[in-house]
Amino acid sequence: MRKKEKITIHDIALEIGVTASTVSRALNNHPRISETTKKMVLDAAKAINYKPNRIAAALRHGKSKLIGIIVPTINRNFFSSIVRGIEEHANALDYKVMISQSYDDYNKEVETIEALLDARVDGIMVSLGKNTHTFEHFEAVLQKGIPLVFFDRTTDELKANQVIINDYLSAYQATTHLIEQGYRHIAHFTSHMKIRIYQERLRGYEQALIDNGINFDPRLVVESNMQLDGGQKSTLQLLDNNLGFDAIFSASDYAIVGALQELKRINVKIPQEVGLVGFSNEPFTAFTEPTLSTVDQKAIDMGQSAAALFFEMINADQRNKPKVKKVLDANLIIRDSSRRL
Amino acid sequence: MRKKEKITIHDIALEIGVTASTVSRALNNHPRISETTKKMVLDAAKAINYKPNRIAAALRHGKSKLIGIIVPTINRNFFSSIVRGIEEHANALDYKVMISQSYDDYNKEVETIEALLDARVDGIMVSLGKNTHTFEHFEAVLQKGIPLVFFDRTTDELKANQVIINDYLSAYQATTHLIEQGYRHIAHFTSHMKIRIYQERLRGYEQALIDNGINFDPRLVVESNMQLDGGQKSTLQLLDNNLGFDAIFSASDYAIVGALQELKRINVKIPQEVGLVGFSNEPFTAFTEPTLSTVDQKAIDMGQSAAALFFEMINADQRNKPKVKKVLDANLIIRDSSRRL
DNA sequence: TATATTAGCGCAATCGATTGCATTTGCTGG
DNA sequence: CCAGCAAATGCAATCGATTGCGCTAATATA
Repeated sequence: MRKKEKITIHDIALEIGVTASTVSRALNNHPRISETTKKMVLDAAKAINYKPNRIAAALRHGKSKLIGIIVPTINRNFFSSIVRGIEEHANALDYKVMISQSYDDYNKEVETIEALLDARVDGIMVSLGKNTHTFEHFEAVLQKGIPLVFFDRTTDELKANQVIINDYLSAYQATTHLIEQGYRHIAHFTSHMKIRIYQERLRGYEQALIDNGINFDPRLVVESNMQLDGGQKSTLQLLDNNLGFDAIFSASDYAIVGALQELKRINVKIPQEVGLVGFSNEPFTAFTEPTLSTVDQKAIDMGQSAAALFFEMINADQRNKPKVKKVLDANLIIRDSSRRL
Repeated sequence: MRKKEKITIHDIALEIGVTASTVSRALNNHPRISETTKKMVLDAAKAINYKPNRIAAALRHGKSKLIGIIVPTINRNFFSSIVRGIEEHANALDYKVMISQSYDDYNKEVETIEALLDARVDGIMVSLGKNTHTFEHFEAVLQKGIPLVFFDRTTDELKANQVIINDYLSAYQATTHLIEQGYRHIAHFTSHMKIRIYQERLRGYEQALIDNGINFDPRLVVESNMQLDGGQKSTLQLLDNNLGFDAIFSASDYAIVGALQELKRINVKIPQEVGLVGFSNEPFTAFTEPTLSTVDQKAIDMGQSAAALFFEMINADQRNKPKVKKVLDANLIIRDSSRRL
């Protein structure tokens, strides 16, 4: 079976005795082409196994049908699930997705934006890196009128669309849950206060305390990198400071596992003596002993929403449209680490 | 600040009074262009903020600088780590990566291959879906001479390059480890025997038994979907059959967690009464109680190797080259679930 | 000094699809 | 029977970068 070299619309044209223009229009279902001709073209295309060259089309009309995604790391269930959501939606509409990782590195994030722009993506969806506190690199995107959607790790400092969960409310609910379970000295693990999600979760935590007549003690709020080791350190710090906490609401699942490990090491009973609630519903939270309560962020939904938002924007001129912020509700999952009644 | 519309090499040409040909050659560091001219071009390019249009270039010389990746799901640490490895290597060489998921669905895998071909990727890297047992969809790729690399879930039925870990050896070592710890009735959790990795792991398991003078009992080999529930069912099955097993070597971490949960439910002591070893070093294996021994597949390395292999191929005509199979060594990680001495 | 090289650059076609404008054909109405 | 219009298709430029071939001028060789 010989390999047929590059089959183009010209081959189809030749085949049925019309020009490439007609073939192109027929393939794109142009109204000015007769049904008869369309059918001939379609048949011939199939017959000689024609595959449109999207690169040529992209060059011509400036649409690559590519979407760029930037996440801190794909190697986390939350992000990979979002990507999954985006991809599902995008593929259905004949768009392909290009994924890049910033590794929470500001410079890498800047480079990646440039790379995506170079690749002429039709839009960009981003979850900001932890160390991103300035946003000029996105100005170029906005200025070119390229659809830009932020999800989860977003910022209000840019006029861009966002998809987030209700971090405030989720934190409020998680904290309230701990209070309902009888915990009174609830610590909070958080991270950089420059990041919106951590601000919001802290705010929710604080408000829940206040609304339940519990004193907010800033010494119970511990900042770390939100990784496993960060959670361990934060826990040790709490213990060292001897503040007599009886629960932890962590803005990250990784950190709460660190806490769990440290507490078990010194034989603290979970949830009897200390209650724990994390955030993100990473798969491992269901496998720990005891299983960890956490907040499910419905990552796939978030990805789909972000994609939906993107496609709402794709055909409009972005430069003067009001920006939308889509807020999804998250879901508190109560497991053994915080259930003591 | 007015937005300058599309800046092309023609603008540079105009700027310094040469033609686009010269600019193009200068930018590509062509030897026949004088150093002086090159410098002028580079300077002018920077001055007017020129960005090459890779789509136009792609159209011209048929290279998109895109690599397509297909994994069953990105939403698994093992795969997302591989992708990370690939991306690191590819980005360094100015390639972008397009990720698609097959969801272990054969039809989706076929469609995805077509989509990547349509997108004119320069190469494809694949980890096969669980339900893929025929491979015609890859013939088209091979025939076009597009570099194709399989990783982890591979097949020998195609003349294509592969990157795998030494599944046989890893399984052998894992089983040997259990034997050294004094376990004698070791069960094995596996999956579809059509899949190479499971064949190999079973083979390693069996050989380790034989080499240690232990009888191989086929009733101790249980097949499942390798998910959490599969592991639970397999465990119950073993218990029901009353075979008196004292250890399980599972070809999947998810399944071994299932086993762990079932065994704990009936108060079996791990590792005193039953030893457990999984496969993949998913993050949660470090968080269970007890922590789970497992085999680390060095996913990032695998991704980098796959990318390296890809770039070795990229410039050569693929059709008549011998295919290589790169075998990486994995790493048995011994944790509490199998350490009883 | 005349011819052969070579460096340096321009011309124009090309990649494949798209599209504004022009042209052809067929039909309608007066 | 003919102007007039619409339907269907063709022509040719275009998107931006690349590249084979050719041209010019400068340098080398005889």
